[in-house]
Amino acid sequence: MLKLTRKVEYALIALRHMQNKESRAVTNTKEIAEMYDIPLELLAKTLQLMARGGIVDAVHGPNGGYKIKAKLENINMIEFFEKIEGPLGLMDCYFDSDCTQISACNIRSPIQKINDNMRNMFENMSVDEITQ
Amino acid sequence: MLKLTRKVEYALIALRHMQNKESRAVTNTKEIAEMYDIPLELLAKTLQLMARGGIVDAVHGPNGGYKIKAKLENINMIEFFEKIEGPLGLMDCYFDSDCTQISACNIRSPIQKINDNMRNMFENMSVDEITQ
DNA sequence: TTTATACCCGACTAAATTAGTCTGAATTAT
DNA sequence: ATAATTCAGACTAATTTAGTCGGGTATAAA
Repeated sequence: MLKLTRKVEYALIALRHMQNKESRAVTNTKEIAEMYDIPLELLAKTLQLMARGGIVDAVHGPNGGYKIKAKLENINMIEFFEKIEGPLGLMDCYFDSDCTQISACNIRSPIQKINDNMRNMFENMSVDEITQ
Repeated sequence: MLKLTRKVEYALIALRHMQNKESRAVTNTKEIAEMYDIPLELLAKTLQLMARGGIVDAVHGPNGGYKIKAKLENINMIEFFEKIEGPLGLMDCYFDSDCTQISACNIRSPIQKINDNMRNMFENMSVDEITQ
């Protein structure tokens, strides 16, 4: 419960690793996978997702790899999570689905409140804040 | 990812329901299960966990049920989650386990930062704030 | 222009977690 | 006594996450 996925962890590790290099430098998947002992294929997927999401640039061919493209201080954690895991239903709201049944139920259910608080927190947190 | 479990949802629904009654009133599991269309057995378990955790009082026998015992404004969400789901490893920290490998790795890893921020947020949020 | 290196992509399997069920108790008002 | 209710834990089913595999595409360099 309330866990990040490995893909998100791996993505953060990869970014952090790349941040410690010159901006021109290119890092390939294997390098990161071996250094941090992450399954290569899974890390590869994760990096592909970041490339699609415009967070990193992919360089094809021999001596290729990835480098950071986006300004990480301008990407908030919700955006980041969603680029990697797809739309976040932070939780299923039990009330929303059949609200008519329950006259005592406020529109803004307990679960929605938690949801909002979490979203809010992560929206005000940049990727850079975490990885640097 | 970053989801609450159903047990937690059910617990919040149950508390909310009980809050709208006189403090003397007792609510049985069936009443809540039927009203919100929650699987009886699972809700039962959840209420038992809250009873063990001192959040509600159980009244045995016919006409028995539960009533709120604790001051909900004094219970923070971390305590609440842990009473229901057990100790929360909000996420597995990849770095912590074999930190020696990575010389570039700070002690406080990216994942730990998120962890701390989440814990902090939930520690400053009372159950009452959510359910009322 | 061939070759080797590296990214790309989707389908598949395996593992872990969560949700829900079942069975049989213990407690107590009537 | 009996029926209503909580208590407890083992069990199965469903869902989600993690990880694997096979076959592609792009491109630097020999």
